[in-house]
Amino acid sequence: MLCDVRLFNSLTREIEEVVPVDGKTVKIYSCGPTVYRYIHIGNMRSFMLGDLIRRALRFEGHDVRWIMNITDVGHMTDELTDTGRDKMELAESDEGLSAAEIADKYTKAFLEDSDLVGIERADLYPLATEHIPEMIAIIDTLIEKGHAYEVEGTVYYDVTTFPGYGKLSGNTLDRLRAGHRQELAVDPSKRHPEDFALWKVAGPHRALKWPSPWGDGYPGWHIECSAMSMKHLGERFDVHTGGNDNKFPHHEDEIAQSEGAVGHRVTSIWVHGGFLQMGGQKMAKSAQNIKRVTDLAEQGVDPLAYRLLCFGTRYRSEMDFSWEALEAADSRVKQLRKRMADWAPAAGSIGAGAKGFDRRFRSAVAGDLDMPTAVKVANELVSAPDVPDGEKYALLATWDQVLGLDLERDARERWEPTDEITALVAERDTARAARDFAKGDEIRDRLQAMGLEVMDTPEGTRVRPR
RNA sequence: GGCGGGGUGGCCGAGUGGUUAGGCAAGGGUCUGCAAAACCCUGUACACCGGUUCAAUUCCGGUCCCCGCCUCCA
Repeated sequence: MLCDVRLFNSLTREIEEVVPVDGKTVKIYSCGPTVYRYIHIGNMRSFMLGDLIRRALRFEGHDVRWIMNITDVGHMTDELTDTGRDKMELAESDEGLSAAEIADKYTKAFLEDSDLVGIERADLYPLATEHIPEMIAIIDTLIEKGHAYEVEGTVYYDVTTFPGYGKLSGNTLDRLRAGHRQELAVDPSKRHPEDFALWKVAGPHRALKWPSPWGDGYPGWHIECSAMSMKHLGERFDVHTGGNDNKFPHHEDEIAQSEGAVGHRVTSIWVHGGFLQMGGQKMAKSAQNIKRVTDLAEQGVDPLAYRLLCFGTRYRSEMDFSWEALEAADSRVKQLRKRMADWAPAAGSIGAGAKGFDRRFRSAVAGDLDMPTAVKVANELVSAPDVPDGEKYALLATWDQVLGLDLERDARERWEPTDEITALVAERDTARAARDFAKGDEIRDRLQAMGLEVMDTPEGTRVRPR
């Protein structure tokens, strides 16, 4: 039973069905991290979006190839010291590590954090620094086709040669001109203020640089994604994801580059995720309100609870982070796992009631990733009186392919009491049978102090980890 | 200045022209020796001002406030 998976396309502003252009494999490109610092849970929300799209597509039977770039070139010069150093280089001197070591360190941390929040590894994580020749080739083509021009070692894209400029963000050239912020100085080398750099000449202090037909330099801000997406997914692929801030200028410029170079549409559906806010502000290093995934774990919260928390909000909406809400999600995910541990999975087929829930869940997920509804359906299933426990288990275990909350954890990791606990439990049951409640309560306190949940059942005392 | 997104009950947040979102927290109840777990019940929310309508949180107009992009940025 396949649902058509539909996604909101930022380009057309409509919800569209995902249909692989090659008829076989859905190809997804996600804008990944810049690896000169740790990524935070706001970044992570966007990366989870790519993972969720892949999970949703697979869930409905699609073959999927998902790649996420790693930006290991810092593109921006350091405007404070004007030394021409980029962020990779600044991190390098701050930490006493080489650029490659910095990139390695933060790439590794990024992948570990991804694992913690249930992101399944992408099929490929291409590195920007390993695609310089591909970038140069595209820039060459753009110059040949009249879309780009060189000025003293720097190559600019001439936006007036690309009629579709602005179609993604709404920032068309006339509007950009109307709204030009006065305080920004215009680079005198550009033919038009809206032109952007494809390749930049290396300054005297620049260490991260590569030879090119225009002299030593480094790639512009957006060309890496054009190069890596088309190299690994082809000149026509299906889905491109990123955070809302990538829309302009990054993706607008990427469209101009890629389409300008190959002469046709490259990406079918553009998907952009809303920001995570913290204290009414975008979570960002500059706002000093960042939290890492590891910070959540340090607070005793399962990082997967953050995943459930994110599912409470539609991916396109901004989301407010609060510890209170995170703890609510943490309680819930732990509760769900405990419930499942009490249910034996049903063998064989499921009944009509369960099928109805499954239909609702699938249609929510397939309908532009409506996870709030999907989670609601899961909640309703858990307390549905007319669905046998075994079927609930079977369904939740299946849905977890999309949810990725490790709902079977408690059921899988059968918890065994130690001899000490078993002895205490027996002692308590004996005391209670003799109506020695003072002693029974005392033992209960001890068990609770050991981090256990103590429940009385018709069969006597039952304990499990809290 | 240009482009775009918001203001929903204690918290996070769906959604809709008239009928319960959901979760967590809180209060009450069933059960229990007391608890816990489980189950049941409860809160009468939609920034403000007009307008349209039999009926608006949901549509229209205006006001206030918040946030994002326009510069590396998920």
